[in-house]
Amino acid sequence: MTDRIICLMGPTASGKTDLAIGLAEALGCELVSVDSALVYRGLDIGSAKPDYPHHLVDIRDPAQPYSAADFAADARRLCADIRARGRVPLLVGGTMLYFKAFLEGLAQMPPADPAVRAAIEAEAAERGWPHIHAQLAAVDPEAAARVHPNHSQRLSRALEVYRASGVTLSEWHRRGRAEGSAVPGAVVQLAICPADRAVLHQRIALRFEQMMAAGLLEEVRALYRRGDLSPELPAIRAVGYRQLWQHLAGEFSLEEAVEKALAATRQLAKRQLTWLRKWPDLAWIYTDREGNVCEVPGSEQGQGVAESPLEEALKLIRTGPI
RNA sequence: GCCCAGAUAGCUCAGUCGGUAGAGCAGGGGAUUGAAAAUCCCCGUGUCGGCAGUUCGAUUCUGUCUCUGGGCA
Repeated sequence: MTDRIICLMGPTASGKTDLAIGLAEALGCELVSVDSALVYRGLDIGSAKPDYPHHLVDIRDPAQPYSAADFAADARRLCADIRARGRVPLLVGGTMLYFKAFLEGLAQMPPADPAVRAAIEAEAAERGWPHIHAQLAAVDPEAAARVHPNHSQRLSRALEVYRASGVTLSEWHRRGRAEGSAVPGAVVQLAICPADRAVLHQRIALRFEQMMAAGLLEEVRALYRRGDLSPELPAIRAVGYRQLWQHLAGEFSLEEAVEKALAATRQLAKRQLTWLRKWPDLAWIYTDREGNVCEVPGSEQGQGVAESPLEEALKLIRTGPI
């Protein structure tokens, strides 16, 4: 047990935070947030920031971007620290690229270069992303083949790496990961989600309503008024924040902003589920409308035993790495 | 009550000079190596409001009815 790491994954509004806190209490875990929005100070209500100690929460100002590589390094260091204290690290969140980067490691390569990135952005605005794709194809046909000509972000990164280092993205991948980037010890991976998509959508709507009642608009207004933040920043692009920011900028009514924020949240959950469906070695906990454990979707089996996700999770963890 | 404008995909609407129709959004699926709550790709059969008429053929033209806006009373 002591050499284990527990990973708890789930889409937004799936109930993973409550489960993680329950597990932390039951097993004496230290929680590590795996969430690209929770890292930012001042994003509290809209990010559903937990009222319970988590590592990697509030570690950045919204003006300072965080990255998957930052996360992988931070999480690795934290896991070692937590174990040194004789406790079990429990990583909980829904930022699936962060989980992947932590578990598999990232190839060694240069970090983001804002100047190069801005130059590429400007070229794309002038001539279109397919033109950037063509440039990439000239130096790194392998990477170009893997990225759609309209895929702004991945094209930008691929070309950025080459311009910044003189070595192509594909070559960096080939050279592989840094020493010691593999996760030490056994990893138990759990996922929690309502079995019925409609239930998840209801939970998203209810939670957003509560966020608005708790003063989300004022929270966004405070960020808006700072004057040094913009929708270009990852923090301000976060679901809910982006749409309310656009409302404050006069782009649309509050009612429209709320509707768009809800849709963006549902779309986020869908993308998270796309990751989770193909995720290897995952033990699923499906929940019903009441939040109790239920059967796998599509299963012909009878109704569940009204067991709590916590009981189910403890059972799965005792069974060992899957 | 009268006049006018509408009624087409879950929503907002375009369109068919008569040969059964397509955008945006929503929704679904997928991708994902330092922005990832990001970014990108793929997916469109719906009594074209009801009934009747004209026609080889009506969602399209005509009549009528219903409903929804707006105007006049």
